Amino acid sequence: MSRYSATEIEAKWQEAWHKAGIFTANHKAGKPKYYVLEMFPYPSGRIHMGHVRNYTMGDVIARHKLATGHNVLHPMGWDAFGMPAENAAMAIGGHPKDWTYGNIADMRGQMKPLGLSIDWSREFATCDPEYYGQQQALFLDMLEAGLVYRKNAVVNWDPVDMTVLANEQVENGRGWRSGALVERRELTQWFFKISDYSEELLDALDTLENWPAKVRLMQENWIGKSRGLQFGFERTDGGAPITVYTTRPDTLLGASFVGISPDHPIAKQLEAENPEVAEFVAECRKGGTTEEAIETAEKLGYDTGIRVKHPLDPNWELPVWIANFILMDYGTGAIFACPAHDQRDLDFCRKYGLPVVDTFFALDDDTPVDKIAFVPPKTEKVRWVNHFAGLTEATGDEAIDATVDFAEKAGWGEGVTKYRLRDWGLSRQRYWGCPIPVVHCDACGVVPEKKENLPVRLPDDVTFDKPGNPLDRHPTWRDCACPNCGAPAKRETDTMDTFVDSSWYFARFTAPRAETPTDLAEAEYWMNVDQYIGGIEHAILHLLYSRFFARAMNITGHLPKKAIEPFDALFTQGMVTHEIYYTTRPGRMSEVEKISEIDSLKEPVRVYQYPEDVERRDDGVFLKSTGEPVKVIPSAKMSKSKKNVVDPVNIISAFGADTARWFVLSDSPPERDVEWTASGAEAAYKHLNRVWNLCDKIGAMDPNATGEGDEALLREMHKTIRDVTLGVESFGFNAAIAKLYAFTNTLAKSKAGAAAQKQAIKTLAQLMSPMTPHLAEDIWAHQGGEGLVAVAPWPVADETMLVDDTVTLPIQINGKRRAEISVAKDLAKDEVEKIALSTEAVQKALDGAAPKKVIVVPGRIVNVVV
RNA sequence: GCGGGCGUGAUGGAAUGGUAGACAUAUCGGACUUAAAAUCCGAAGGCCUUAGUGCCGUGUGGGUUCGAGUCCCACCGCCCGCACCA
Repeated sequence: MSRYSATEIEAKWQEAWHKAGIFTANHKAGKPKYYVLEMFPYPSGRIHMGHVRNYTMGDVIARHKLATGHNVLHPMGWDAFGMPAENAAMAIGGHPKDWTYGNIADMRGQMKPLGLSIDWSREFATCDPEYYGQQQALFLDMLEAGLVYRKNAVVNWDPVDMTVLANEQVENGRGWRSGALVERRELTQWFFKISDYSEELLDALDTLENWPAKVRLMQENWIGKSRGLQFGFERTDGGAPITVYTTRPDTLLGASFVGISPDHPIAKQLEAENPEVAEFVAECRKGGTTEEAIETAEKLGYDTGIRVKHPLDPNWELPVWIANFILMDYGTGAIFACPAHDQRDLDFCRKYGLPVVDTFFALDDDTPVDKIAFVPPKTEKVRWVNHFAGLTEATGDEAIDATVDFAEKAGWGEGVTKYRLRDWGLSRQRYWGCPIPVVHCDACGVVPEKKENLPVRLPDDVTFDKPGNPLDRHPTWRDCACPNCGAPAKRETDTMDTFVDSSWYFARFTAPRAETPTDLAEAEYWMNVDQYIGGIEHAILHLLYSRFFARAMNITGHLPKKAIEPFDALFTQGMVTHEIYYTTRPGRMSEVEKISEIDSLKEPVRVYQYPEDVERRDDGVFLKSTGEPVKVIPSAKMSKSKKNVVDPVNIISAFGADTARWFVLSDSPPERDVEWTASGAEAAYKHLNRVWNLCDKIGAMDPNATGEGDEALLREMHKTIRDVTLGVESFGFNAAIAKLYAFTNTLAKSKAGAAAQKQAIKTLAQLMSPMTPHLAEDIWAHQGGEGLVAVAPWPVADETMLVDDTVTLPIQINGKRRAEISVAKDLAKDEVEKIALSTEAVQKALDGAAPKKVIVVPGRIVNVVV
């Protein structure tokens, strides 16, 4: 009897696939195309279990499609620009380019042993000049089409390092290296006009039937369509009216003050004139740019002294405050505050002693608002207090409609639709990204680079010894001739957001070596992506940006019209998690402790431990090296800092790729997180061994041997074909694997003849081949299968073998299961009812009376109501 | 603050509104073995001085239904995203 040696067979079959060239995508006549894509990885240097899970899922789909007669496109590339490469250059020296390409080589080497059915001939990295040069061409076309423009926008500014920080580099409002309090600062930046497509991007969500509903909902909320009233507050000092936008105009009588953003033109004017305002506004600009930071910051206000007239009552004056929680980016940057029905406004008014006026009450409760604003759903009916449009009882939605109507008729306001979606700022003040191909000329202004000069390449001779953008301090790279007048000019030193790189890579895969961004004929054939797979963390930005880019590429002639929604089906998979282990040691003294010198105040510090360094014993978990007790916290996303990582490379060398693949698919539904456990991985390995041994055993049978239960085995086989096929086609991988376990158990116990068992094991190999392709090939070959199992036609379930002649029906009495009967599968309803009523349990329950009701669901259940 | 999600045995989870706990892990028992490992076979939601196809059971409380893990409402707990992380 031979032994299952994953290392041996995996290398052997990978070589066989490579030689046969079966994963190279090309147009073969008469076959439908299928494009399956997993979100491409960032080349961090090591693949992790999340990658293994992501790519294995895509591989299952790709291999199944190959076996069902499709031309499959299944490419792989690298999302290779980004901050970590620059951080590495700063931390350990070296060049981002070397770091990145070194990582790509390492990761490719780690990925190939997984045996993925990838067409590696299409591989590219976004940092290849051949890729980013085409991206620059695309940018220029978009610039020409009016899809790109420049405006001011705020960034996180580190006042000590004098550099722009990413949100990730801001920790608790401070710069991660300098520790300085971060400020918001305005810079002139490039923007894509994605907001022009708000309505379309929103409407088209309805066509994405094969996207998860939650992703569509998240995008819908992100685009944030709202209907409201826009109107002006007239100033008592005769200044220009302050225009506000509100989604709750119906609460206008509850107005307490008018608030403007610290970045509002009026605030800026006052800032220039008045040092006190300047000081206040500077205070407001402290902290990061994230919406979360702004929304959760303590509310700050400054009374400008400006007064405005209430539109409904010229004698009613409202103060104008500058408030830090008002965003200049949304609406008009000015609001009216209605504290009774908005918690933020209420907190602000309570803090600054401004009035709180209720404009409506619940139908059965007229308690005035105190600390909690009354914000019922807009669909709930409420009782209005002296509503100006004459409402008494109405829902919020009705009141808003009535108010907009009223204001439009009276001529002081108009109904306006707005979107939360902002234009996409693409400028980054960093080196390791795609250079924005424009030139700044003193005479001509901002001039696009000529296409024949593309790519604008990144210079190699740069240093990372100080903060800031190395392109800015490069002595010669910036110098160039103006493409327009030829005079000496300066290159733009900003590079593009890495989201740009990932917004069109799926289109590039259709013709990765084309001399233009895409080859329209290839794009016409391969687009759209039939199945896209990736993490839920990309539910909003990446997917929204890609949808916008597909439209932009259609407008600029790089994609066909049919590709404006580039992803026909989307699947968002969960993470791979692991328990976290740590030991403790005494921590450093806290400030209190230094004064009081009380030992008990020492905070223990967690020392995280790798899973391979701990062992489980009956009495707990311990460190292998020292025997120290180890604390365990529940499973969380694998992260280097918590050391709860399992390196796929170790798993593959210990058990083989098929085990890793089988396990990541087996235990949890794909959209949910899966916990990596050592015992689970071992169980997967044991199972594959079992299948291997079974193959051996069946192979050794006398081919003419007869036995018992051939038909039962084959019936189970056809049911398994049906269930596994359904599972594979509907992302029910865990359920499919459970069926494969069950069928393996059946086969192992079967006493059927050699022919039936052989047929069963061959089918088992085929059904397993998308998940454990190497083992499947070996079994296939061992059982005399023709050619490669990878391209053998997928088995089809025989309908006549799927239905049993008799079925077991549970009998419920008042919805509780009390008995069961065995009847012929097509027995008439009234016959079933008769048998059910005659059972002892039913007779006992009825006690001579007639049943109130009998429900017979053929083939499923009988329920008797007594 | 705003937005999205999740909650079923000791554990991961299964279940087109129709027998809750498939399949697997851990556990326990047995076979094989000098022994162990490996392998194979089997038990197993909880409760009960009545061991019965008895009662209770899918975070909590209500509702719809002949029938609810599944649908609706409210609450509790946990997780994720928030535009310069990729």
